[in-house]
Order: sequence, then structure tokens, then C-alpha cells
Amino acid sequence: MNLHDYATLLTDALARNETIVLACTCTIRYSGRAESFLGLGDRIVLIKNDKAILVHQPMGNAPINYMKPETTHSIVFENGKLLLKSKNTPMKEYLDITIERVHFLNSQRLEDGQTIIVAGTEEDMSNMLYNNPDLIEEGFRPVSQEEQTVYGFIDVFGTDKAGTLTIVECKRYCADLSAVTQLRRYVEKVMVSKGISKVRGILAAPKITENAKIMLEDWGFEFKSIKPPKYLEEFDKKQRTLEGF
Amino acid sequence: MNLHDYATLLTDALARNETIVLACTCTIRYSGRAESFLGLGDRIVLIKNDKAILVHQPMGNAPINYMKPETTHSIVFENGKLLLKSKNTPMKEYLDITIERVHFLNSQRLEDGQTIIVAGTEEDMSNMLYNNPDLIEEGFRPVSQEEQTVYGFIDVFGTDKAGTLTIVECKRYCADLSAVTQLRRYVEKVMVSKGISKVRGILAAPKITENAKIMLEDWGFEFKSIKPPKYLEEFDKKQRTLEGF
DNA sequence: GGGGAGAGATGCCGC
DNA sequence: GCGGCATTTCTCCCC
Repeated sequence: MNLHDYATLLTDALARNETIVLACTCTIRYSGRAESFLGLGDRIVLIKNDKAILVHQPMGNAPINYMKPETTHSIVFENGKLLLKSKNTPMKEYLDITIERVHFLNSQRLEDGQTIIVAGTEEDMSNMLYNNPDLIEEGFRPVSQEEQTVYGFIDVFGTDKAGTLTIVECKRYCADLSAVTQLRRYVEKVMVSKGISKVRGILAAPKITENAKIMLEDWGFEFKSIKPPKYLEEFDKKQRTLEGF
Repeated sequence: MNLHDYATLLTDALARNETIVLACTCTIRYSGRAESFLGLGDRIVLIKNDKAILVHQPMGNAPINYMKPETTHSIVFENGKLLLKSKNTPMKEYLDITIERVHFLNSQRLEDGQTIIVAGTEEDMSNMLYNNPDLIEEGFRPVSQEEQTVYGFIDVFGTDKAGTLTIVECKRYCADLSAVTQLRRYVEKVMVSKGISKVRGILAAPKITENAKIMLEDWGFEFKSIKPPKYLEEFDKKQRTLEGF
């Protein structure tokens, strides 16, 4: 099969909105939000039902080039090479793949209506704290979640045992400097908008970097070590325990 | 070809460190930094030379599940189904793909030693400002790039016409609230460490959000509209112009 | 569509 | 490995 035949196959597959997988030797040029060029090498090109395109090198996690869904693709045979020209006009983005050799091509209709279920997110953590406020400290009473301010959204907002307004910012990972500045922004905003001088700030995360800890304490805020809940993990443990009997 | 045959092909391909592309109907369970479950549907599974694994649904930009390079994969035939078990022990991550049907499978040795060249990054922007300080303002004299502080790295650091210390933070995209807090952090740090009360802060970006603008001005900082350079684009324009003659 | 913030963010570089 | 930070970040949600 020559490049000309592949051009026909690709054009037909695109017309039928099939999922296309192509392994080829190519060079790639991208122009849009940035500019990039990638010299000759072997890559996997994936064009999805929704016309999203991804290019993967044989190593590494992330795609080396890509374009969003709703991109238009056209196939041109030029100077003995196959040109896959992808264009996203609204975003002013262009991707040109110059294909010298096709290693394999597969296209077919794939169906998948499933949506992934994820547990252990920051939102799960925020819910857990809202429903189990003692995890923050005894006497903490949450008032609202996702409280909106001009300077941002507050994860959990409430009062402590003494009635002092308290802002809790959750991070599912190790809290860093930007987590502290985020909390600081919320606390300052609430102090100004409510006209009060005493507002507590608590950063809830599994751990915190050393510099973030220093900055947190400089600002009179507190750190509370809390892990995000992993519901599916808990579910699995129960399942396994039950299976054991 | 039945699932048993595919099991053999997959095992062999893994042993040979080939790049594997598999289209299949499957369910997926992930456990690691979080937990996830994805019900039965058609997906593309990609296992790379370096043992990174990516799972793509037929639509959407991002992989629905993935694991980093250096993951170990094993194939098990169980209850009439094919189980692809991926494990990253150091990271305590697990991915189980239960395959009910294989639509196609391809594996082969792909070679690619190329590294992508990208232009238009924040670093390019920082370099441009360092080499063309008048873009910031007349009389600005840069002293260093990537100046290190305990609270972070300063993009461009210098003095203005009046000799006042000036910190420039670059953003290649629309500057937001966190860009302002980042600049604020640097300015405060420099004021404390150098023991001076007057330090200018300039945010250089193509544009800025309305709230970020307000916060910036509240803090006495300035915004300078500057676009990141796209060298390849410029190169292309020259090429095209030359070709025109 | 803009703005704000999370993500299983990822990846890079520096210490 | 940790830390700080950019990313063609992407994606979601809300106004």
C-alpha cells in the first residue's frame, strides 16, 4: 500500500467520523498560541470522533502536539509526501504533519457513553470537612461552602468556638506558597468587606512545604494536616474483607 | 483471533518494549493519588516504549486514565476476560483494565530521537525583555534574570530611570489574580531582604483580567501589555516573503 | 464568553 | 527527592 492509498483511507475515515490511529514517520509544525517544530521521527497520531487530534512520541506521558475537538483536518498528497493539515480557525491554530512513511493505519467507529467516577478530589475533602467539622477543630461550625468573594471562592467558611470568623482552604496535595497566598487573599478580602480585624485562616492539606509553613506563620495562619477521603478505596477494602470470609 | 491469542501477542510485545496500540471494549479501575472507575465502553490504549500507559476515550482531549513511564504491565486471562494490570510500586499506583473485546491491536518498534523546538514561551518573553528593556519603559535597566528568592524566582529584576528597584513578572497569557499575588510576594520579599521601602512591581502580559487589574492597582503595581515573541512565526513570514519574489 | 480555581494536573529545572 | 513554577496547560463551574 502506498501513500496515495493511505490518503484515500484517511479521507474516507475522516468523512465517516471514525477514530483514527496512525503510526508514521513525520515532521510536525504547529502555529497558534505558540510555535513549534519537530524533526523527522516515528509518532502515533490519534484523531478522535470529535476531530480532536493528538500526536505522541514513542516515549513520554504527554502528547507532543495536539489540537482541540472541532478541528478540521484535510489530507493532501504533495511532493511525494502525505500532508495532514489540521486547522482550528476560531482559535487561529494550525498543525501540519508531513508524513514520509506510514507504519500502520486503523480507523473504526468506537462507542463510549461512560463518564468517569473519581474520588479523593478537593471537593470530596471540602464536603468531608463541612460534614465533619471536628476534623478542623472542636467547636468549629461551618456556615457555607464555596462562598464567593470578588477575590475568589472560599472552600469552607465558618466560625470557631469563640465565634471568630474562620476561613478554611483545602488542598488535596502538598500545600505550597500559592496556597498560602490564596488563603491570604480570602482572609484579607473578608476582613475588608465585613469590616472586621480578626479573621482566622486555616490551610487544610495532607502536608505543607517548609517555605509555605514559614509564610503561613508569618501571616498568623494555621496548618491542619488532613488527607482527602478516598471513597472507592474504602469501598474496595470492605469488599475484600467480605470476600475473605 | 480470540482473547487468549491477544494475551500472547500483548505479553510478547511488552517483552520486546514495542509501542502498543490497542482498541478495545473495557472497564477501568484506578487507585493511587485518587480513585476512579470507568464503566464499559470502547477505548484506545497506548503503551509506549518506556512503559507509560495512556487510555483515551473516543472523544475529548485528555487521556481518561494514564500512568507514568517505568510502570510494570502484566496480562492475565481471567473469567473469560483479558486483564491488563499496570502497577507503579514506588508511586503506589494501580490501573486495572478489564478487556471484554479487542477491536484491533498493533505493536511495533518506533524510533524517535527528536526534541521539539517551541517558541513563544514565558522564557522567550523574559529573554526579550532582558535584551530589549525599553519594551518595559525608557530607562529600565535589567540586572538579572531568574533571580532566586526564598519565596520564588523573579523573571526580570532591575532598576528604573530613577534608580528604583523594579521587579517584572511575565505571563505569556492573560494575567490573573494569582499572577498579581506572585508579583506581590516577590516585591514584599525584596523589600524585607534588602531593607528598602520602595520597590516597583510590573506585570508584563498580553492582557489582564479586570479583578487582577483592580488588585494590581490596589497594591500600587503596574501593568504593561506585552506579547510573547513567536520566533518561528517571524521566521515563516520571512520565508513566505522571500518565496513570493 | 470571561473569570476563577482544581487537576490523579504534567514536566522542567535547581538545590 | 523536594520545591517552585510554567504549560499550546485542560477542564469545570459560575456569572
